[in-house]
This record gives sequence, C-alpha cells and structure tokens, in this order.
Amino acid sequence: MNSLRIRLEIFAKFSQDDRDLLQQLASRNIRDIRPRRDLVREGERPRFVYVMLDGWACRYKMLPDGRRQIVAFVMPGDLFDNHVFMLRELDHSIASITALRVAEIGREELEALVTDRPGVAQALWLNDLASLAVQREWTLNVGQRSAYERLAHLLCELFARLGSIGMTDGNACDFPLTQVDLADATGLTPVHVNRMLQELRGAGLIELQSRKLTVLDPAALQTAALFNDRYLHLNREPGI
Amino acid sequence: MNSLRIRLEIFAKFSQDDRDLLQQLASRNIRDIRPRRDLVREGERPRFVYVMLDGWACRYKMLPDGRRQIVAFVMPGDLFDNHVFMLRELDHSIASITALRVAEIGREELEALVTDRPGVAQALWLNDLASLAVQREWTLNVGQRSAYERLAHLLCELFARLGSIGMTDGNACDFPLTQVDLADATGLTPVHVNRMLQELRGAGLIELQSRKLTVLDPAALQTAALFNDRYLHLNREPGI
DNA sequence: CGGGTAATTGACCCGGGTCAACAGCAGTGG
DNA sequence: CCACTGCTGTTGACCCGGGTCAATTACCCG
Repeated sequence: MNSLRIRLEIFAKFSQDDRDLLQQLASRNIRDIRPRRDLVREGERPRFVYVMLDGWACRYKMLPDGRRQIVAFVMPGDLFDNHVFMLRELDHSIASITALRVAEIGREELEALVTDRPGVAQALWLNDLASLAVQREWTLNVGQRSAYERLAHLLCELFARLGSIGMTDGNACDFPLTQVDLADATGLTPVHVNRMLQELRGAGLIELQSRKLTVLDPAALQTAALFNDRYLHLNREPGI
Repeated sequence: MNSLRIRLEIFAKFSQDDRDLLQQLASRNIRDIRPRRDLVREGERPRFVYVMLDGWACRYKMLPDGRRQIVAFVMPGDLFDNHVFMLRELDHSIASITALRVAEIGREELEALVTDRPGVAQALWLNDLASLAVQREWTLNVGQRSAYERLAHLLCELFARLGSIGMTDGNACDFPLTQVDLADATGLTPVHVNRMLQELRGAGLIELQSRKLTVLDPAALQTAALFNDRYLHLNREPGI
C-alpha cells in the first residue's frame, strides 16, 4: 500500500489526510487473484477502480478472430481502470500474469474522493495523462521499431518501472512474463521473440532465464532500444 | 466554436454558464496556422491547451534517426494537449496538415476552469480517458492488423469522427491526408499504402481522389477493418 | 514417471519494404 | 504563357525481416 502512495503522489501534493484516506481505501476490499485469470473482461460494465498491491497484470485487446495485443502492463503501486466514470462497457480486458493482490475501490468511494479531495482528483487525472503518454510510446514502438529494438525497448520500460518502485536488485529483477506475453505486447510471434532474445543475449546485453532478468549493460540496451525514459513520468515533475 | 461544445459536452452535463465561459475562452486568442507547420514541438514546455476550431492536425513522435509515427489526428471541435498540468517537456510534436484555426487557452485560465467548474473539469478528464481508449486501439491496430485491415480501420475511424461532427456529406468527406501521412499513421511505407488503397478501390469499398474520400460500402469497409466504433466514445454515455 | 506448458531450433515462405523510374499537377518566376 | 521545381501518387522488380510450420527439448508439478 505504500507503493500506491508512491505512484500517485508523484503527480500532486497530498495532505496527510489524503494519504490516510487512500491507504484506508486500499486496505478494504482486498481480492486475491490466481495467475492467468481475467480480472475484468471486455464488454463488462466497469465497477471498480483497482490498486495493484502485488503482482503483474496486463491490459489487452482482442480482435474477433483471436489475435491479441497487450496494450499495457500493470505493476504494484499502479492505480488502474478508472473508467468507472465514463464507460458503459470496457473496450478491453485485464488479465493477471502472476498471482495478484488487488484493492477494489467502488464507484461511490471514488466519486467522493474526487469531489472532496482536489489533490487526489488531480493526481488521478495526471495518472491518466501519464498512461496516455506511455500508450503513445507503445504505438511508436510497435509502428516504427524493428523487432530487436522493440523487444529491447519493452525490457527497458519494464526494468525502469520496476526500478522506480524498488523492485529491482542491482541490475536484476523478477520477470514473470513468458515469451508469448512478450510477443503479444510487441506484435511479434513467440518464435521471433525467442530469436531476438537470443540476439540480445549474444550481444551481452541481458540474461534471462527462469523468470529472472538481468540487464548486463543498461546503457547499451537503452541505446539499442532508442529508449528515453521521459515518457514514463517516473519522477515528480516540478511543474504544475 | 459550436463544435467545441459538442466534443466536450459528450462527457458531462454543462450549465449554460459553463458553456458561455468555454465559448468565451475559445474565441479569445485565436491563432491561424499554415499547412504543414509544427504547432508545438517535442521538448518544449507546454504553455497552452488548444481548441481546434478549423482544420486537421496530427500528433506525432519521432525516433532519433528520423522514423516518424503519427499517433493521433486532431479534428475540429477537439480540445487537445492539456499537458499544461503535468509535463515539463512534451514528449511529442503536433503539426498542422491543413491550414488551422486554433484557440489557445492559457494555463491560469484552465486552472481556474478546473477549480471553479467541476462539470468542465470532469469533461476534460473524460476527454483524456477517451483519448486513451483511442490510443489503445491504435496500438492494437498497428500491432495486429494486416496492412489492408489497418488502412481500412484508419479510414473507418476518420470517417466516423468526421460524421460525428457533421463534416461528412452522405458517405463522402474532405480528406486532406496524403499517402505519406497515412503511412506514418499506420506504420507502413507510402508505397504499400498506395497498393492497399488500390485494393480498397478495386474491392469497391472506397473512392479516394483529389482530397475527397467516398466510402462506397461502409458496412463492407468496417467488416474488412474489423472496426467497431465503441472505442471512439462519440456519443454521450448514459453512465456517470 | 507422466503430462502440460514454455523455450528452442531449423526449414521454408510471404507480406510488406526497398529502390527506381515515371506521371500528374500546382505553384512560381521569368 | 511556358519552363522549372517539388510534391504526391503510381507502378514494377526485387529483396528481406519476420511469420509459419513442425519437431524437439527443457521444465515444472503432481
């Protein structure tokens, strides 16, 4: 729940009250989800905003014939799916990758929060703007980068995000994604993801085995990926 | 300026006061832009929120080596780039396609608006959530659809958006995009865009010449594109 | 030990990219 | 009024990055 605080407080200044309230909301209505289950499904009426307390999930869209695109990964500390406010039906699904622990925040609670706490409301908004920036970069990634660059870029993004929430250990981290997941996120086939991973290994950039990623040469990996973490908005912006 | 009202009022209920205020903001500080100019450039500090009064623009990102991806199109009535609130630097640029007429809304004005007018604030937020939904669909589009489907999908989207703001005439509309623009938006090469357009013409789905698009068979085009307009949020959601 | 999922590898193929030439047309200046 | 320039669109020949298909090898867990 600390991580929730971290991931929203980047975006606005919170009072101790705001913090306590959020903390409280994120510790009621906890739900545990098994790995590889749909958490919410396309077409459903959205009911909750979720706070990821533990585990990895992905947001994905599917075409009628089964082609699947992962459009985002969700990590601990992320607050996600605040479509409670707008959509009749969700236009995408969310699935767990690992086992999850999530907090569900109901619509009324969220509405109260937004009405009574301008700081929190702003943080929620900026959180969405940050997601939008990330989604743009994904469009660029899939649209313009080569398979090799694309995969490198995804690894850079995931590692940077994990780092920002203290889930890296030096230049290593847990990495629960399968090659099929990586394929669905990059718009490649699993076979080709495998080949590109071999190349990344061969170039001495990464090690990846038994769900553990080590970035052997971060600078070189970022160069290969044409990666710049600006779009992730991991740090507080002095702006506002 | 009417169109502005339309495009934001989808998302929240406005009082007559809200409406007047917006109208006012969108009629001060009008700027005219020539075709094919950068309106705002990556790396700049964002200063204004813009309302597109007339013309087409695109949002794009570039890689250091010059590869370019258009990540969104902006049309009359769209309010865009409310990053005033968050970003130190923009992570993308915006360029005019046709000649533009835009209204610039300054940061203080916007902040006042958000503070004093909860309805407007919500509409702005939901506007961003809608953009996010569109951006996800673009990721899917570029990641999973074939060249043919992808182009058809883009045409469907543009035509649907134009229709929602009354800029279609039966099943025809003005269409200022070049094949290079279409290529940058779909992640294809201009040459291949040309070939796919020929196929769409050959299949009797569209006519496209001298900046005029006619959708000869809307249903068939949508089927070919695997298009469903739900993600565009063109209509008021009964939700909230 | 068995069964299922994930990773790996090789052989072959194809959608879309690349390169290049050319045509159409608008704008511009002499 | 015409020549020139530059952008946009079109077409053809060829090529290659990444997909497809299929078999095999790790794993993991009961």
